[in-house]
Amino acid sequence: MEPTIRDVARRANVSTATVSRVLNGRHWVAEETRAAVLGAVQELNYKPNAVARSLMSAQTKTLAILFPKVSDMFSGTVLGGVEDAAQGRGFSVIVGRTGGDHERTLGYLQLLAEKRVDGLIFASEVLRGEYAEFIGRLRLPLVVLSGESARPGTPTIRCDDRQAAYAATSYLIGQGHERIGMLYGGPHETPEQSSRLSGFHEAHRDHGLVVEPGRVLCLGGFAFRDGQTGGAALLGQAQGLTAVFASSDELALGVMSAAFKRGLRVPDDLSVMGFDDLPLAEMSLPPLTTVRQPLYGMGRRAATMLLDHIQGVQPLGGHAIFPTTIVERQSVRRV
Amino acid sequence: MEPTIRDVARRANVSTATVSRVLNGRHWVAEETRAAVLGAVQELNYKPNAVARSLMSAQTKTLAILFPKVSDMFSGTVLGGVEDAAQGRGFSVIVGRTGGDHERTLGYLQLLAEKRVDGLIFASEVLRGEYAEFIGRLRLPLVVLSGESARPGTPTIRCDDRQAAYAATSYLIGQGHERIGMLYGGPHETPEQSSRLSGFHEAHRDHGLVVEPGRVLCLGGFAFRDGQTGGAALLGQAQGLTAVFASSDELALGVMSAAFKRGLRVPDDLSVMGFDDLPLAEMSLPPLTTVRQPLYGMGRRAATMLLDHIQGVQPLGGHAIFPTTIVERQSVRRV
DNA sequence: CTGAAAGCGCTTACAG
DNA sequence: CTGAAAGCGCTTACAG
Repeated sequence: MEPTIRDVARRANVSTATVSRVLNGRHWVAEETRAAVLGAVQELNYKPNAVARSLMSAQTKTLAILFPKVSDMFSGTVLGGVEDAAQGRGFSVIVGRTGGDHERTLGYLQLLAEKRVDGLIFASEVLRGEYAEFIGRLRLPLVVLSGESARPGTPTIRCDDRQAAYAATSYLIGQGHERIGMLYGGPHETPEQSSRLSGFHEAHRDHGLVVEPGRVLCLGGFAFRDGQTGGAALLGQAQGLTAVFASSDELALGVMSAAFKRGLRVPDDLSVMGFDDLPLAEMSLPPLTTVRQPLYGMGRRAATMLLDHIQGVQPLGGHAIFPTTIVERQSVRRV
Repeated sequence: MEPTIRDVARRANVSTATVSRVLNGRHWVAEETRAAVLGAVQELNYKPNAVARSLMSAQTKTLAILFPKVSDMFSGTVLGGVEDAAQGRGFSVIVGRTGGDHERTLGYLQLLAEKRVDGLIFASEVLRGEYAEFIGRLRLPLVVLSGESARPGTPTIRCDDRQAAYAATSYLIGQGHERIGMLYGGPHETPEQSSRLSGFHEAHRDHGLVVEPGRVLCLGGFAFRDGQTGGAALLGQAQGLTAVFASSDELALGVMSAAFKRGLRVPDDLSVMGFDDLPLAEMSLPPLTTVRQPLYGMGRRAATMLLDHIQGVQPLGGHAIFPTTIVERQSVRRV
């Protein structure tokens, strides 16, 4: 059996209370007894049981993060930031996949509630009213990352999608493009996505350009395949496009693939711009010009907000809007 | 305060033992009392505290997985499989990043030990003797995934790297290539990587071909950047190469990028073949011909082995060697 | 079929 | 500075 605190106490000839005190370090203990305890810990190879500790402290030192999908680079990058922040403070992180599915999400929420995690990050999905209510009743600290909450006031981390799309579109216009297509979408047409659409339209308006019908396509998802089929459709239906702005990098790569199949070269015949700046943006040929969202930093920030709140450093609240930047690579040319 | 089992018991006019019994379901309880308890649970919105339960059962229903890096697609894909298997059985998964760092790995191991996770997957890294010993003393069920253990007998999941590289090389030879370069490596030159190198050499030998010196380059990592610099070096130093076999997809994309910079077209001037078949393999232009490792399935299997063992279905043991397949896309041409 | 009691491995007032 | 005791929220023999 694993040694317990009682074994250590017996071995060091002290009470369990004393062992506990030296292990937690925030209490005076005579140097001599301290050494004896530490010695016993060493000899027995004792590892305090965090489960028992959690039961007392009502803290599990665990954060959870829920994604619609865990295996894409978007999730991976965000997770990297969350994990780093958490580990730095001795917390571990549970990651779950909702699949965008109602049942599954609710099931996970119930599981996390029972496990008494200390905080939750709900990522890149719309936090439905039902979820918000469930979490609210639990008084579980929550941050929504790159998504929107049905309940106003939920702390949220995101970038300014409207303005980012505005900047991207203006950039394309600045490069001389006047006939620009756009691909956006997602399973539920998130507010995030419609903000990007607004930015696209506003940029046109402010530059005195009109968006011909048929140049904008709303897709069922943000993945590569969606970009391929959507790109093919867009290139087929809209005449004379010189550029396409896709609202995710995967979508943009799909467009590049569709263009390639039509015998169009990027950027010579068609410019393509993405959104996110995932690692794959620089791996593509040509390297993708895109709007950078600091996803690692956003993940890190979400975790830090939660941790600051849990550890009483700072109450949870407020929205953090991260700045985006345009990363010029080689998929857009000046016309 | 969160309601406890005592609150439920009081409300239903029964003992906590009875509440526990109806909640766990494996004990006869009169239908009437059962209903009363369930009603109280409902009214109080009671959620059993899994921490307390774990203290009793000595089971946390948690699996952990450690990667050198959490944000790449390799990890993401494996994680997808692990997460699905775990969730299906009511387990949650903690993911951690070791960064390939000794201190950090040991720190994580200590944390997981204290948290009393039920099983551990150690992924794509060499399990050093020191780690193996630490884990062994804990009697923590362990599976090494796509890596090798210093301690023989550790359950391991991987593919047959030697034979996969052999097949890939033979495929290239079969397409008429005779001057083939190879890029492999990683921070610690894992056995996995050297098996791939062996397969490369054996295929040449069996086809009566010799590998000229300078055609094989060992790199510091498997990432895109390594492929770019390594690819540039290889293309510079080895004359007349018609194909390059890279031991990861990212490496292969790096080679394509390096080739592009030298004005070489893939596959017209140079064929490139990768390893892994990550989602980005099909996103590249041209789509990458590669060796497919069923990473999702491997992750799923690793978790299932652990779960079967934990739940007493089947003792842990044995190695699982997954089959690889060659996925023909468009980065290799017949010469 | 159900309850009283002990116990899982810790921590924390309360005394001394 | 240190110990005895109670308690965190459950589960599980043991009786009845």
